[in-house]
Amino acid sequence: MQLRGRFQRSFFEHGCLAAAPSLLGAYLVHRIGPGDERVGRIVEVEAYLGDGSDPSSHSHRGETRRNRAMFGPPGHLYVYRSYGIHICANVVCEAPGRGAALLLRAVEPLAGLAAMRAVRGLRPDAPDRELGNGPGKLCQALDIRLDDYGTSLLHGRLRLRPRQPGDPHPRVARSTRIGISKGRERPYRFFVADHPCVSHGRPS
DNA sequence: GAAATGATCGTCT
DNA sequence: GACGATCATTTCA
Repeated sequence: MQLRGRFQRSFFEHGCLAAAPSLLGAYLVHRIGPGDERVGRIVEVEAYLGDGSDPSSHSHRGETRRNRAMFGPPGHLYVYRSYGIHICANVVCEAPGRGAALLLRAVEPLAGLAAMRAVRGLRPDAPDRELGNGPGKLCQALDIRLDDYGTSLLHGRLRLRPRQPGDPHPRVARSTRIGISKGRERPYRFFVADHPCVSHGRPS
């Protein structure tokens, strides 16, 4: 796998369950164009395993046209359309061929809030937490599209940036996942405890 | 607040 | 032909 640096290695070499908490507090940075940079701090993720044991993972039944990116290199994006309407984004983790990924469920918006509000169709006085507190909302706010399928988060316009040395260490909480019908009992949802920008879906 | 509902479409069975 | 890793809105308590 073409990962460079301690950050990327620590993220993806110990399995997606181990990587999940280290994604909390990391930054998602999208340089869309001059004067349009959108940044969010990740506050909620869900792990979907790649060993075939996780019935709600899109990789569960093996590789298909749709989930091909899940089996690709770690640090790349697996994007899909949900319910025919929304877009959801995952960070591929673990080695190629495994099919493990982390679903990005919520971010705290840090930069580009005006553009996020506009594209989300929210009123100017809508609270900041409404911008990215859900997997579909997050993609809309950060302008992640199906076109970004398979692209790398380690270089390019859209990047994952590690928690910075001065950043407070997030208090990590854990629960079952949201909105799934199989594998409900698995505690694979990780989020920052008491953070206002966490999604309000109900754990299974 | 919590729960129910309809919108909408690509992918896989 | 059925089914979602969702969201916004409505309805009820």
